[in-house]
Amino acid sequence: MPFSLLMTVRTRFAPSPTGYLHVGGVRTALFNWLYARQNGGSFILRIEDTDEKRNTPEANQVIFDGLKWLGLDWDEGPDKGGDFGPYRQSERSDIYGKYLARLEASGHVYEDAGAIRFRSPRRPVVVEDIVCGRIEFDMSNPATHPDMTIRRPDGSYIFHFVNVVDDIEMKLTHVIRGEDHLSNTPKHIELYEALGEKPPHFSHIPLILNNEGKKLSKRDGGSSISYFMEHGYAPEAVLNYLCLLGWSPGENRERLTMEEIRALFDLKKINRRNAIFDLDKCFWLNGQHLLSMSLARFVELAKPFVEKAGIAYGSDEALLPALAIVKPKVKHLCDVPDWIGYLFNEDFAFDPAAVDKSLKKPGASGRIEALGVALKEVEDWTHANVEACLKATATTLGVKAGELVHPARVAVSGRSVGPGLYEMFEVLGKDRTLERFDKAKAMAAD
RNA sequence: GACCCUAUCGUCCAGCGGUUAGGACACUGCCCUUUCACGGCGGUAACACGGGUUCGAAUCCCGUUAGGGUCGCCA
Repeated sequence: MPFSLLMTVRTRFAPSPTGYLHVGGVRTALFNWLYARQNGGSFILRIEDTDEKRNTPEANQVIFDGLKWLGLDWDEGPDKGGDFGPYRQSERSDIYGKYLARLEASGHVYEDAGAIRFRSPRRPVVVEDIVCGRIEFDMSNPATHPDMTIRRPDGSYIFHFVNVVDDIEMKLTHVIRGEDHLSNTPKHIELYEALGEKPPHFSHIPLILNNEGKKLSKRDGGSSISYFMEHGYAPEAVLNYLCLLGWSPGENRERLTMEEIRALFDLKKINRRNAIFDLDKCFWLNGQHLLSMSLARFVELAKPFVEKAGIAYGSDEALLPALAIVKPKVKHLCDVPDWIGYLFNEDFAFDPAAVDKSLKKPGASGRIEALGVALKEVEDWTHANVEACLKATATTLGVKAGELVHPARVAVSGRSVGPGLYEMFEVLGKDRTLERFDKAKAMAAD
């Protein structure tokens, strides 16, 4: 094997199938993925399901679906295999048995009430961490650092042991994980040393906290990646937000594409402070991404929401212009159906408040009538032409453009808020616009 | 309780011995505008505290306080 291959970076994401994918876990996965991709290495997905009751197909699927949605692709894993599988801890018992035998042979373990414990060497352990620096742990006090159990009486193995064994077996070079594991690391290093193995490079990244400063938990809004999937966040926006927690590209840059993140991210520049998750800012960043992404990308992300809402948009040819005019306005993709629904449905609902405010205004009927008559003469139905027509009509009637714009907006959309009026006219087409004017007149005040 | 980590606007991130302490979210004033957004120009708002070191400290050191993490036959 060439020397360079021995040095190839290998990182992993090792979630436990709990039935939901935590944003903290996602950020850990992202940092591991970035480091592997930046160094031409491999990113491995390993499922830590030694706790039998958590091991369900559904819980596994949540992890796969979440990572796929985010675009964090893995090179080896339960679903695609690899040279160091199986990639589910529940299927690796024989491997753990071999490593346990090694510890037994070297006298590092002992039995205690049916369980097997690792005898700590009781020597100071130094953790050289890429993010945290050099930290020395005093392991001499058994009261505060008891010998860890590595196998239960029922024969199942404990996290610390399987985690280390797998990291050795899977030839991981870098372990990037949450800082909650920093205090566990000396124990892991003791295991590596007892096994005669070289520990990987460790990087402990700061934790993500909720708005009360506590560890983000299931109850907290936005703590599960499914929240972002359901609300229509762009995955690149979520990843962008997450990478900004504890890291910055400098120059006050915030909105970054994945390409930029891949180019700029630097493990060594991660700070050490825990960060509070700010859903408001993530929301803002999502809007920024929706605004700046290509229409093709927007369509790709929005279409599933449109389909799910059952909007009869007909063809892509009809859908695209509608999506194009709402793209600069929408902040959540799940709002797209509401923003475009009335463009594809002649029985759209009228917002009573909007009707009262614009259509019930004295003279509204006459103004809509006049605008309809004028628009009828517009031959080339473009944004520019309908705008010119409306403004000319306003001048003729001696009213401000707004006096026509507002009732017209309600007439064609049923609401007072929406995309640009002329864009809506253009998307609806001349005939449908004028038909809607006729209907609205019936509701309007004289 | 022991051990480990952390400490700049409400929040996130800059700063790394000399700055009017910067940017973003949120809040807010004005402008732009057909609505809502977007955008532009402003505003409110921070170096936890106390000692050192230094000509000079948000930046370095120590302590205090506060917060977080770990100390499982959870992962």
